[in-house]
Amino acid sequence: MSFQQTFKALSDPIRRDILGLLRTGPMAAGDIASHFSVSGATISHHLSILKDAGLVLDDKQGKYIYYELNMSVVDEILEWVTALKGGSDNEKNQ
Amino acid sequence: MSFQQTFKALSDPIRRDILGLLRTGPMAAGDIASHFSVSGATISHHLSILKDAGLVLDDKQGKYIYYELNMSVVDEILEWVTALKGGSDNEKNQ
DNA sequence: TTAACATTTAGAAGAATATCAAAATAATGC
DNA sequence: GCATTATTTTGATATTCTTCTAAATGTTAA
Repeated sequence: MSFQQTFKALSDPIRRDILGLLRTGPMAAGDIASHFSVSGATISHHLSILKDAGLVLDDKQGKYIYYELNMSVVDEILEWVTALKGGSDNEKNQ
Repeated sequence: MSFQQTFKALSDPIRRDILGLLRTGPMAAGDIASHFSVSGATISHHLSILKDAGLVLDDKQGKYIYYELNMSVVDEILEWVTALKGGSDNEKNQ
């Protein structure tokens, strides 16, 4: 996981919307895909980017793969933005 | 200004480093550029993306153009991430 | 063991992005 | 006015990104 990957992941509106969906709890890939008008393959690709960025975790249960928010990485973003705001030392970027 | 533009702007490491530089106060474009190994034209381009995203404000004084952090937009990002974390309602994305 | 379902992977096309060098704009000082 | 300095704009190129369809993988159930 790196800030670079994390912020790149956040730069796509579909991926941010996926994170928004997951606020309420884990959801299977197909269930997530049904909320968007792009193909399932495209959502799968977005999910893998979110996973590589550490923003979501996956949990395979039989046929289904459940995705859920990874709060610890959300917290790291929060800290980065907070450091930008008031911070004393933010030279540890990237 | 839109979340889309703002997050896109944050997705580049040079742009995030520029914001980090501006934490300590306004800085002229050339002064900012001297901290990086890419051309001045490239930094100018990054600055215009940050400006379009609302993340920085510019202030022309004679020969120089000073750039500074726009805290109100930084605050909006902070709110978006916070909403993702604990939030009750985050459906107002994009 | 087949059929159906859930999801990912592969390969390709088109759009968007980062970068550069060179030219353009604008301000200063001689 | 002219040369110098600060910055942006233009036009080009190479890379990365988003998306698609089609094919592959893995799971369940009949």
